[in-house]
Amino acid sequence: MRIGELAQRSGLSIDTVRFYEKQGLLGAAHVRRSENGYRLYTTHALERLVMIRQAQGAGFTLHEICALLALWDRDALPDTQIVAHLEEKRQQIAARIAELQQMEHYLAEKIRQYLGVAVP
Amino acid sequence: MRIGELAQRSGLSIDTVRFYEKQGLLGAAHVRRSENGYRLYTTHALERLVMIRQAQGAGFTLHEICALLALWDRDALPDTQIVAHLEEKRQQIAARIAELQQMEHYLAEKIRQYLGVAVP
DNA sequence: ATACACTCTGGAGTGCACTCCAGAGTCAAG
DNA sequence: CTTGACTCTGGAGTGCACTCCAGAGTGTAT
Repeated sequence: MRIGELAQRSGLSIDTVRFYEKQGLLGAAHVRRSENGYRLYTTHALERLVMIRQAQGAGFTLHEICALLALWDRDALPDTQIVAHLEEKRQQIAARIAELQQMEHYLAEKIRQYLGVAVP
Repeated sequence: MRIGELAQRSGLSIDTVRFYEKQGLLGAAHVRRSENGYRLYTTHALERLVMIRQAQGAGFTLHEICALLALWDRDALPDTQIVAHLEEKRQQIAARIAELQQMEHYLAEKIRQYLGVAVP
């Protein structure tokens, strides 16, 4: 598919897709060029964009995501360092989840407090 | 306490604390001035900084946090609109938690896959 | 008295993640 | 064969959240 469709389907803007490519988040495995120079994407690219968004939501910078995806793409020998790296990221995410749950708890409590007054 | 201690205790920089005040995140309830013009903070200010950090981690902008804290501070009549607003934020957080859990799942799966090869 | 750590203000600068733009080429439809 | 929707490039601009700075004042220790 061309960039317009990919943008449409991923919910990103065309500019953002091109920007991500410049940042090295999409590579040869995801995009090639047609004769006229247009970018052509595989559906694999769409999946990757979803992952990038999720990782961003998890609080990672594009730079970090770039490194993370580089590890991700390696289907080669499972280096213990790589596993350690992934595990570290996983723990960061777990920590953020805990924070968010705390935050949700705060809000739920505040809401309950209000409702408790309004509807005893 | 003065700004240096607050910064130290909250883990933020002095500049950031002043910046937050400029943005309206800290008000009269949290900071007053001594005779010489130095800012003096209550411990309440420290709690607020922690909340701000958590809300930021939850993906809210400072602008949103500002609005959220304004609601938070209201101990007055529990307006249904306010409750609705808080509930909306709570749902946003819940959604982000779900995303993060998905992300963690991805990573855990990838790690398991590696380890499965290395240590069957 | 002076050295030193702390604080103040207003304003400029930084890094990130986009977002927009001009000017040019591509291509299917009428 | 032109109109209109799409694409390309390089570069400039934007908004957010800080971060740094100069120049000035304050307060304690020696």
